[in-house]
Amino acid sequence: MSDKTYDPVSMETKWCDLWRDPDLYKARGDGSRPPYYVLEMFPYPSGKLHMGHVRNYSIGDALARYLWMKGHDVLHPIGWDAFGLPAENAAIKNKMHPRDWTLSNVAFMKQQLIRLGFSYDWAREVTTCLPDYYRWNQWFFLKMLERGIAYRKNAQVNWCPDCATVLANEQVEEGRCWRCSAAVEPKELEQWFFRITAYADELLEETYKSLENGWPERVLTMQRNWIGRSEGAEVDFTHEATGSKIRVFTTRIDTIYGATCVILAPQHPLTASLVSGGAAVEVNAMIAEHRRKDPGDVEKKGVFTGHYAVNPYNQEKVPIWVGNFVLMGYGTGAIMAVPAHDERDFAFCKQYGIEIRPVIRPADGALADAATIKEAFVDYGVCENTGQWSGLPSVEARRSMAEYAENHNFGIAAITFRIKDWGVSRQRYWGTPIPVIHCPACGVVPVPYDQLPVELPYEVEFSGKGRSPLEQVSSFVNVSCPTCNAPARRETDTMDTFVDSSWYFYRYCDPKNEHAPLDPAKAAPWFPINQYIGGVTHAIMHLIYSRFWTKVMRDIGLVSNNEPVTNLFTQGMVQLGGKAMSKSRGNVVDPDEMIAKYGADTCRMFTLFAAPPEKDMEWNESGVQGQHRFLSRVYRFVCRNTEKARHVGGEPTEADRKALRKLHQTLTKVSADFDSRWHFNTSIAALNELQNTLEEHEANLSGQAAAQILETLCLMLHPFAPFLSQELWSVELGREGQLIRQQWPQADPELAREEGAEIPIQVNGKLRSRITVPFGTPKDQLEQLARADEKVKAHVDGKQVIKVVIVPDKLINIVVKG
RNA sequence: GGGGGAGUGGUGGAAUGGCAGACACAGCAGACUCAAAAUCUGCCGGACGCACAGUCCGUGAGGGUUCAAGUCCCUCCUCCCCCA
Repeated sequence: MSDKTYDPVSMETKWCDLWRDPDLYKARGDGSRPPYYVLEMFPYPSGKLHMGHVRNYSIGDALARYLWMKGHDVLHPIGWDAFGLPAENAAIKNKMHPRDWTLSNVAFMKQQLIRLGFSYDWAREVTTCLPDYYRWNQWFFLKMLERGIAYRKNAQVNWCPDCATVLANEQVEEGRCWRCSAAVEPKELEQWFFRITAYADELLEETYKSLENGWPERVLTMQRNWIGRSEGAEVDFTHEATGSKIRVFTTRIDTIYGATCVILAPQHPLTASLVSGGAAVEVNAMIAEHRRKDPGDVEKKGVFTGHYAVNPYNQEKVPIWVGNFVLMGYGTGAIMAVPAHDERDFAFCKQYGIEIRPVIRPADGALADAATIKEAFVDYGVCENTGQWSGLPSVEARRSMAEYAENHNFGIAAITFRIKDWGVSRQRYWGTPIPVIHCPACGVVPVPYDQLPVELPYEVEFSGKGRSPLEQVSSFVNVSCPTCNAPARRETDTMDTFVDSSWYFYRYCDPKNEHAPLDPAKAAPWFPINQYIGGVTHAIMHLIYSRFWTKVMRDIGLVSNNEPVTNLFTQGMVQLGGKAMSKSRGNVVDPDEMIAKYGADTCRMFTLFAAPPEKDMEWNESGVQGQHRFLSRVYRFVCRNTEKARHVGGEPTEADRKALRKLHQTLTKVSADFDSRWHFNTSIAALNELQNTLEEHEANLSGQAAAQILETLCLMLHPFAPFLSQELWSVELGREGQLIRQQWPQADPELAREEGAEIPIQVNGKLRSRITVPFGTPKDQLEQLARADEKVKAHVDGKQVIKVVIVPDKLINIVVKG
């Protein structure tokens, strides 16, 4: 008997030191074993890890360790998403340089990750704020410039007055900044864009093809909505007075005979020439309102211009209006209103007393009456009063009418996308400098490749507000033009940090390469990534940009895969007070305290046990005790039984059979959880059950059963509690080597099998008794046994048996009447 | 408004048409202890009941399908996420 107590902190710190061995978690990529790339979203180095990180990385690490043990060559890297606003905000607040702040956070968090025992191949660590990483952002930028993917345009952007920076559309949440929640204002600036729209079709297509099975359906749906492809037609109405064309975009050209007005965006080029007097004042107010508010928030308003347009299909005159809900950035900036068949148009025309004219009837109904119509009929149906298309199903009319427009040169079949090009310019210091020079004579001149990286200067003033700090650094700004040598200005905008995270997982394959972002041969074995694990919060932005970047890299010839990630797992958020943990919200729970008190193993086990991984989880520490108790019981159990396990031989006992049965059942369950849905909470519950059973039979175990149990227990526990399992393996069992290098045990179905089936007997669906029978007992025998059972008789006697349902080895249900 | 989730004991959760509440937390009672911690044992959805005798009720609400529904279908309520 041993009276050792479980002391996680000392054993864990010991193994942390031993696990610094750079070979231990080294991915080889040499074809010696089947490769498997397990990737978790790299953290932003905000200061300390929080429980969301612990959860994400505990899931990934359990999987990585399991895959190692299943014989894979596992690539399991980590790095730092190290550029971004918080560093600059910290610089202003704490008078600390963003670089120093970031790198000290990285150092601290790295030590936390090591302390948690995650199996990362640290030789591949990537830190995006270092020049040896971001020079390749610049290299990609130049490649995209050459290919016409990167371009410049004057554009209205979302300006956050508090962060003093431009936000991407995706970074605006309900008109407010995603980080600081300040109201966003529009602003005109010359910006750099990536032409992600050039890949819109392919990005959409793949969501129905290669991603269909490996990505969560809801992420695919979100991406499809974001891309927002709609198939429609553009048709020219004619301004009656001048004959100039007004092109409208519509997805329902089959309803055009029901168009009763044309509505222009306030910013439409024709608008200004059509309005005067009071109408002009109203239009200007609309434009001003667009600047101030999110278009979704404004109350719908319209104003009649006094002009008319001619419908190209029936030559009918319809009034031209201006509407504040018509967006210049979508379609053509002008729409035709068909109130009878579009809800928004219906509301608008009702409001202003514009005619409503039904032209589509339901397939099994009559055409609505214009005088009494209560709501728009928006489905497809049958055309009525639509010239040559009358009587045609509107789905067919839609195609035919678009063709007619093309043949008669007043329109085209058109596809529009909701997704816009990716604005990457940021008026910020702490990001990748955009590698171009503005020369008064030559214009925009790319920095030559051999002059990369354009390094961020270290000596910078942080005033806190206003323009980019880089503009104040004359040694950075004032350069000579690479083409003509005349004095020129360096671009002072930096890149969106989503650039960094769009390809970091490629750099892991070849992190030290000084000649290219990566060597294609080194990336090839690992892509596409077998499994990516991260928060659903990145379902749109990060994952679409990464997919886009992959396609660009493929077109440049760096990789051959079309998509970066085969399987995506989105783990639920860890929340506190109903909100995601984040430093800016100040609701972060730091794992250090828990690790100091209970150890990293308990911390990992608990985060996995508390909820299934894909579910959101409200942080609540009560329950940690349970997993600590469990590990402590495992420790003491193994210590107590190692001596016995050394004396193999002796007769197998009844206790052996029961303990081994539970052992192999548990192994079956845990393996199945890894291979299918990752419900590690139930795997850990099964391990708890196993421990309960083992202690129950402990006294009567034979030496050889004990030996098998102790060994299998260590192996099975390893993905969840690497430290304890390794300690027991090496110190108590005296075994050689690292558990991660051992083979995952194989469950024996014979040993796992129950002796007999315990069959519940129901009467009218209510449980009345149970019997235990050998497996495979035939139906008629089961029925006999059931009817003979005393408890069953009490509910059946004197009644008429209508039916007996028997599912062999499973259940008996006797249906009675009376 | 549209799309997608979710709703089960005091709590986290389990159960993918077949015994609702596995496993754990908290709680209660007991053992050990001078005492506490740790550990161990027992109880732990509700009602009736002397009861680990039995019966009835019970998975947001109501209906349906089925021998059998937390699970499938319809209607409704509440909450969360995404998009307008």
